[in-house]
Amino acid sequence: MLYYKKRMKEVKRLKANKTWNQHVVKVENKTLVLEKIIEHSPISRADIAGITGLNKGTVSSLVNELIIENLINESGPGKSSGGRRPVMLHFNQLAGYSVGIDLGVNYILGVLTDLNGNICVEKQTGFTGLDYDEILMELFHIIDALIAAAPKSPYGIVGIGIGVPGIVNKENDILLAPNLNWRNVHLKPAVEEKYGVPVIIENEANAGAYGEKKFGAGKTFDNIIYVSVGVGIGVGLILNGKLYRGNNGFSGELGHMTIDVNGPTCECGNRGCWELYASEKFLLQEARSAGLKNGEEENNASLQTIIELAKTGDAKALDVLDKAGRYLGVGINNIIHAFNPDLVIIGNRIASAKTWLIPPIHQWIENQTLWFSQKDLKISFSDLLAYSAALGVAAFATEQFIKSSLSDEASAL
Amino acid sequence: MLYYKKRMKEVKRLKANKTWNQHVVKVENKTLVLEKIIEHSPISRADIAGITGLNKGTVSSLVNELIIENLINESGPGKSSGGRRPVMLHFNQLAGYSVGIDLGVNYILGVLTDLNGNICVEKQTGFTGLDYDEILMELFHIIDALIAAAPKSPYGIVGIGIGVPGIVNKENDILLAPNLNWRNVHLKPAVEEKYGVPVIIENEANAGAYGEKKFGAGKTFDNIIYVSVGVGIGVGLILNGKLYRGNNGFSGELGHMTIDVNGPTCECGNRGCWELYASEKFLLQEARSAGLKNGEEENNASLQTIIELAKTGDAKALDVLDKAGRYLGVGINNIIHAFNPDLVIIGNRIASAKTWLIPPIHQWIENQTLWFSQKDLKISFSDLLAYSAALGVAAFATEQFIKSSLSDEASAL
DNA sequence: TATACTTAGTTTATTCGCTAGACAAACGAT
DNA sequence: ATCGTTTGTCTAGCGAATAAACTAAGTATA
Repeated sequence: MLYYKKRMKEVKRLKANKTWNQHVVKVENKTLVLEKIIEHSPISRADIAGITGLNKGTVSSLVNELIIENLINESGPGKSSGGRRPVMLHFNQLAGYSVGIDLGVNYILGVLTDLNGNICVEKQTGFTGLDYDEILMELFHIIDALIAAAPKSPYGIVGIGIGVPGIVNKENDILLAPNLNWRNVHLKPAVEEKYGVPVIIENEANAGAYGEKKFGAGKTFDNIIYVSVGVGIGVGLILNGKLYRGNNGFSGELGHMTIDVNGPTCECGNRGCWELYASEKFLLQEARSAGLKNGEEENNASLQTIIELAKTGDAKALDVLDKAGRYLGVGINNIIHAFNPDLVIIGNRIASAKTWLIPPIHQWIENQTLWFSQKDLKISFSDLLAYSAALGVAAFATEQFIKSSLSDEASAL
Repeated sequence: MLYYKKRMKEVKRLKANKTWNQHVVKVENKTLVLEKIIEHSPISRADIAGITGLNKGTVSSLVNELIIENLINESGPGKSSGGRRPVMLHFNQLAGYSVGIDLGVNYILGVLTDLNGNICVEKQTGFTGLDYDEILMELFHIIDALIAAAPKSPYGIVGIGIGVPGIVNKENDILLAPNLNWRNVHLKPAVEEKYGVPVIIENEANAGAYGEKKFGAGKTFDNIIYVSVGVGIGVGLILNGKLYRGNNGFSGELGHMTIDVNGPTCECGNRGCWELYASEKFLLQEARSAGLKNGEEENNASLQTIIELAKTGDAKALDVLDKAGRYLGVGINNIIHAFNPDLVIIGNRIASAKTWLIPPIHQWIENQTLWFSQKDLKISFSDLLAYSAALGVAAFATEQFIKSSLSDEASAL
């Protein structure tokens, strides 16, 4: 008896398997059909059948379900290619809306996007020296405003994503956000309770990486490294087309990668950390010791100041930027050797100094990186500007909604 | 007309999709059943149904097919747990054999394994200064001997895997093996033609990583970094349970990661590369400049010499090893911050100096690595000794055989 | 020893989703 | 006006999984 109970317990523990049956076949095929519609919209049923290899009848029935579920629309007939004119299908990007929040060290940027990631509304606010509760208030204000501004739609707000500058574990707890002075903060349940929709908390660099993959320069690539250079440096990893989080969600902490074993000690206890040489922190410090006149005291302004000076051709400013660029190159070189990515994207605040950083970075990589690793490699700056992270978390929310929408039995409204 | 042709071409290009139907359901479920048998052997049909969630009848029919295909066996009845005694099922690990080759800089190690990765026969040879054709001869000798020694089995030799100390792209071409002086070598077709079985060429570190994942310390983990420290340093990455190869198969070239921007120039053109500080190369160089008496000239012997000296308590030898250990720690610290792995395994030749390397490595990590990244993290040395890579490539071959065996229609003998 | 209860494995009927192929609708070309 | 083409729907049939009945072979208990 005891033996049996023990075994059943063991059996139960192992029962986390996905078993394959017709139901999952249907869900997968429906997902495939929807993906093709999103990707090639407008497209006909016949073409979907051609592309996917599914039978025409199967496509027809799946498409009809998707129409009932309000996820796609039929528009008028398309052009004939020698026979009956096809009925064109479109993804119904207005079936619902996602909220994406980039919660920065001294700002909150919020966007409302449709299901295709188009920004419909945008709200921003700045702050300094607020504690957790006060920031939460600001956050709720932004979200309230975005939700209020959302057009009427079948599904309404489908989810909220929040990117934060800190370490987030797999349970969406914020373990540490040094620059916000947060430790072990449970933001997700707080927001989820207030708004009653799924909430996703993600590290800012991870969110940015995903944003770039979905909407930016990385659309066609599967191995993308997003280097977020702000006050510190964080890295988001898209490997094999998926966000890689590591064992506990702490991957990409490359700001604390040693690039100089004999270098100065970092706050983290380690020596010669990359972010001591290539972050905004470094730029400001170098600027100060180079005696660059930087009008204000506030951080945000002074990165701007360096850029302004560089625009006028100030030698010292140019020198500081060149140095930072070279050091960025050092770390990126390491990243390339580790990951052999298709694409490295540099984003966040530093991107505004792009003009002066590109030459030293490229020069370093060309000289220092193994030739074969440079094959098929692109290095670029973010073209989503400041929106990478906000769009990324919004996309997470959207994706989760669509996934659950397709796999639920009770999917019809 | 032209328009249509153009479109059909486009359609064909996109038709690389896996379409979901009953057939794949069956293949997946059959794979699942076989996996559980391999994992929990001996196990009854009833327990498989319990673990997988599949229906008893489904399991019965899949099991019967597997028996016909010679992939599993029935043994006598097991212990009753209050009712009819179950018929126990076993994986038929002797249904075929794989050849695994570790092709080193100055040696070839070959193993013949059963389908469970147990080593049945082992052959080894050493050489120096041979060119490609001569090495190929040696290789064929080893493979011939292993195949000749293989017991009779239903499937015979199911595949050959070869691990090489160089850069291998996704098409199994060896682009560069600096220490063998190979460049753009097409080993796979040569071996495949001679033996008429599937051949897999893989980078030695990748192979080692996979070997450790399947048979070594990494069995229960999904994110494993295998650091192969020999003459140089190569790293194999198991991420999300799968080998990560990067865009072109060049991932893990971390021997050329900069850990000292102001350090000496490496052969590769970069500065302060990790392998200048922590490889066998470094050990020997340090030993020389420390005036360590090292009897012979040959590489292999002199690492041994340092170890022998360390055993006698020689202060200089201990100092050299301690230094190497610290530098190993520097690189591993970077790896941890990048990947947040469950497990870091240090393997290849350096593993024989394990005793003296463990303390400095652990000390460095404890002091320099962010606290949260140390959570759930294990660092250990290979316990497969010199077999990691050979077992890994053999396992690749085995896995490919089983996969094709399950998905083929004509699977019955 | 006889009976009831348990567990293992097989068999049968049913369900579900996909496919093939027939068919109708809509269009272009001659 | 007719023929061939393309789009989309409909129907029959098939393959695989499931549920549940059933057979087989044990244990537990009175």
